[in-house]
Amino acid sequence: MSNSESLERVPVALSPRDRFVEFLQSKGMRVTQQRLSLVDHVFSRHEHFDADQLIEQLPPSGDPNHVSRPTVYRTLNEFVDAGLLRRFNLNGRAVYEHDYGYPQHDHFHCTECNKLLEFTSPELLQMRDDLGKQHQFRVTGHRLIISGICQECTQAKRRSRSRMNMI
Amino acid sequence: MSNSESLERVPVALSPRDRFVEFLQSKGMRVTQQRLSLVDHVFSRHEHFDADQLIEQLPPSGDPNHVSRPTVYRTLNEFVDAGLLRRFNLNGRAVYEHDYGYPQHDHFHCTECNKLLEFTSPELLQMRDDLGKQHQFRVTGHRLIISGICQECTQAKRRSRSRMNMI
DNA sequence: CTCAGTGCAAATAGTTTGCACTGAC
DNA sequence: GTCAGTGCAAACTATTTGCACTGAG
Repeated sequence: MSNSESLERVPVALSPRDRFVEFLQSKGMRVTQQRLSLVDHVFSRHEHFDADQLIEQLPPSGDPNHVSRPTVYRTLNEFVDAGLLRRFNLNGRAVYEHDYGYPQHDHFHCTECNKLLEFTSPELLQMRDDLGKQHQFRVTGHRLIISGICQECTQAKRRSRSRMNMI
Repeated sequence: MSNSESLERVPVALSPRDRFVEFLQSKGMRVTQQRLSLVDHVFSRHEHFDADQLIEQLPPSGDPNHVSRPTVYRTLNEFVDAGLLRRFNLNGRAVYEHDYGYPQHDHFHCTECNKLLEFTSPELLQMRDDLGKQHQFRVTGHRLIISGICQECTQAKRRSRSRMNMI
């Protein structure tokens, strides 16, 4: 699923692939087929995804670009460390989204269709920092998920309700 | 751990125990020893806790008030359904807090000591609803966790840094 | 006396790890 | 050639479930 409205990209010097290679080299880690397959895949297709969705989309066992489940998990953690992906939790499973080259943003989560919509709000950021100051808390980040029902699902419900009334 | 500043309670008609009994009866569920042990325990002691912390504090096997692990999990879900507890996720594990009789609030999460501090912000609520309107999203709730370092940990760090400099 | 609730052990889901082999450097 | 990375199977953690027994109604 690419169940998300994409925000504008932010210009960055290096492609995600190059950024990851740089990261690996700076840590003395090796640039392997699997790691390259995964950067390329993750940054060409997805917006929000979890480990299972990613594994499903990967070439099957036997293909030169196949990557095993443990390696997918290991590499997703590396992407987070490298600042390429951001991880958060949605009903108990890890969900990943692009971090590198994307502006900070928050999410609406539709509890009907499970879709995630992104939005940005500078005022929210300002409020967050003010709240930190008020409570003497040194803010380094935040996670906001607004839950509810998206426009399409609201309309779908309305349609089905009016269909009910017609009977 | 009761690692949280408590907000004022909001006046409610029934005690959590009575509210739960009412819930059980309305659903045709039985009022058992285990369920009563758990309401009483949870609403006398805790503020934020996870299943393991709760189980640790419960009387050991053999005690009349002992409750088994599966039943604790089952009952925590019932508390959430009954509107007594709210559940959220903190690094992959379910954390519970009182919902019944407590005003809606959000959290600071100290990444040093893992403490949760509560705060309320009506302006935040207003902003959330405005954002929903702007994006045509029917808002039913939200979860905001501001992460960073709490006052005590900031001070502890400062002290240890200055101790370093003295050497 | 009946059936929902319980405790136990076992299952599950998501993720991580130990280990012997493989391949990047 | 060496050692980090990989795939496999197995472990692990948090939570849920099937089943025979128990006790609330």
